[in-house]
Amino acid sequence: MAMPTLDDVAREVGVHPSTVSRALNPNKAALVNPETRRAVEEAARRLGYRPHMGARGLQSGRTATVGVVAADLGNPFVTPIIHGLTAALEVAELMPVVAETQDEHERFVRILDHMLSRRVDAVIALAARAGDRHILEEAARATPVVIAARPLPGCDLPQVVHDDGAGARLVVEHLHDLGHTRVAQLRGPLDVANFDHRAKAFTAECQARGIVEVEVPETGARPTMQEGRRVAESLLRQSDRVPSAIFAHNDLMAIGALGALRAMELHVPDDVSLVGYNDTPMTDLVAPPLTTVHYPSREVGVAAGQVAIALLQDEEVDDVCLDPRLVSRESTQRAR
Amino acid sequence: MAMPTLDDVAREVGVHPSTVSRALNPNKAALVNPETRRAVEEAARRLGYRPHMGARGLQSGRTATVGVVAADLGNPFVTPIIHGLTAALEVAELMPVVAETQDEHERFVRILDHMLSRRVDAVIALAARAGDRHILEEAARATPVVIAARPLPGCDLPQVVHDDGAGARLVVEHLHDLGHTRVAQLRGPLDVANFDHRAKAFTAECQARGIVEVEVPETGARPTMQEGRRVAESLLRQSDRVPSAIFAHNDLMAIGALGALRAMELHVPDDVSLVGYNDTPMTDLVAPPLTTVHYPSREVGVAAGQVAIALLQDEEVDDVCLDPRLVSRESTQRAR
DNA sequence: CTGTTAGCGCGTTCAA
DNA sequence: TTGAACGCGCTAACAG
Repeated sequence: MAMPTLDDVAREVGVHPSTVSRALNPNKAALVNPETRRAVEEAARRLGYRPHMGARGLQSGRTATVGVVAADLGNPFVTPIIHGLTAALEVAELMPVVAETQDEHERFVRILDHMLSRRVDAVIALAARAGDRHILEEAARATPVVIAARPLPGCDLPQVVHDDGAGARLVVEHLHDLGHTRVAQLRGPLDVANFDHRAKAFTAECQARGIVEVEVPETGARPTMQEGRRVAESLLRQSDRVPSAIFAHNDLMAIGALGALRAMELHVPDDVSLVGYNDTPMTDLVAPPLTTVHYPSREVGVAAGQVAIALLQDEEVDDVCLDPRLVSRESTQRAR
Repeated sequence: MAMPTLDDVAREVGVHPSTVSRALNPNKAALVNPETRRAVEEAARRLGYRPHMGARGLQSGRTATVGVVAADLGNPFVTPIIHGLTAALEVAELMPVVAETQDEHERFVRILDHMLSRRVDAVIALAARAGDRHILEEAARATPVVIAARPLPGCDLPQVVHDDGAGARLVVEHLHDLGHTRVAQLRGPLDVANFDHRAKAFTAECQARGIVEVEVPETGARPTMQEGRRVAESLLRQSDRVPSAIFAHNDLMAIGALGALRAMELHVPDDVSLVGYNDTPMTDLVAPPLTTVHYPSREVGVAAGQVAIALLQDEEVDDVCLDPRLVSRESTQRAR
């Protein structure tokens, strides 16, 4: 069970441990006699030697590890981000270590703490809420931090995000084109900047186009199906005249709203049009297939990974902001 | 950017590093003067000291880390497993480190290698295929290995699995009850034991009940939507008389098959009944909601985590095998 | 109660 | 081309 060490290999071959170290290090291998080198490699293989990255990190100050803080892995929207991240980090031989906050601040703190204890070479935060800003900035004094997917306004850390305002405006434009004049939005938690931006841009664009926005008192505590359903129910309960179109702040909430509408025997899109956000995988499969705003998840992941790498190499980095795109499917139709 | 060390804290307080070490270690804190202890704690907080887990691990031989090898995080079926795992490991203050094989053997090898280099305290393999057995057994000589979710027949490592044969029999029973007499199965890759077991049990149970099984020549190379669609198309192309019910080896493949059927203008369940497997989150939302076999993902994750912990404490462990349960929804109906 | 010493596995000096 | 010595940050063992 005990792993062999450099010393074990050295003893086996009859050379000094440093020689083994050199022979096994691609950069320094040239400095060693080809013959001893082969002998070392052979012995290492035979003994099943593997470098001890912890020990190496102690020496080098690097762990070849990047901490990734996600909010909820159960949200299929994050998987492509992580895929992109992994692919980007792979080229620098960095390994992502993923943890979930479940959108609880206290867990966020614990996770960040843990990652700093682990001495990750960088942190990529996909789960930032307004209240997390302080600890993120604090962490940034110890290790490079990249804010991605969820913007953190007024924060100087490098950010890789997406234009949520533009996305919300695309939605209003789409509904306007379809002739809707009375709409509502199901808001996600507003301390997540994406939702705040979507909410404000949606309202502003409605006003600009002369569309009536029905106020929804409730806001989703988390961007989940359950909350989407709850907020939709509160809308349907309070307003005597149901809007002809509803914009949910993400696809999960839209699907929850679908349930609420169905329970009220309201048909989508005949009675009310419904729009989501993110273009989450599988949202084209629900009934009806959801009109949504495409969020470039994989690209955000790749860019965030690249920014992290650049930071590690002390390069200057610019913030990245990617564009949305409306995906029109069957959950929206012309207003009657 | 440089993190403070024990020595920094010691210098600050004017004591020896070991004293700081003791003061900060909950187990040994009692051995230290309450006054100095408070002074140490204060200085540590002020300096932003965090223990260096790498260094600690070098000393203790433990990293407080468990490697988790998944096949595909994009498959929503695995998320609950990882949640369960995380919850179970949390009580022992272990952190999962997740990596994806994408069902490629070469990646599996690389990942395992990397994890051993990291000296994870244990490995939990959720992605095992028949061809991975050798390297898993080899890894097990270096660190505890738990096989979970995907069984590895004829392998002595501890396993946490589920009775796939029973699941397949539930499907046949369900179809039989509905009066189906001509059925087919869309098989996943047979070097994943789950699919092999499902395939064999399905065939055997059909024979036992006098149901005709239409042979499908193709097998899914991976258990994905794309492959489900491809295999379904091969079935629909070759057989002049379409079976009245189809069993897809998992929900993703079932959804792919749905696309193929739709393209042929075959309606589910009116023209053909369709059954999936896993009860993947969101499969109740597709149109029509999918009849499927519930796979206890979270429970498998929890059990696998507990087995890993037991192994770390040198306890004896028994294999775990959990039961399936049929979830009847709208994609199946009585045969006409 | 606290200081000293040694060593975990490795890479990086500096010599030979 | 190789060896010897040191230190990365920490904890365990032993003194005092």
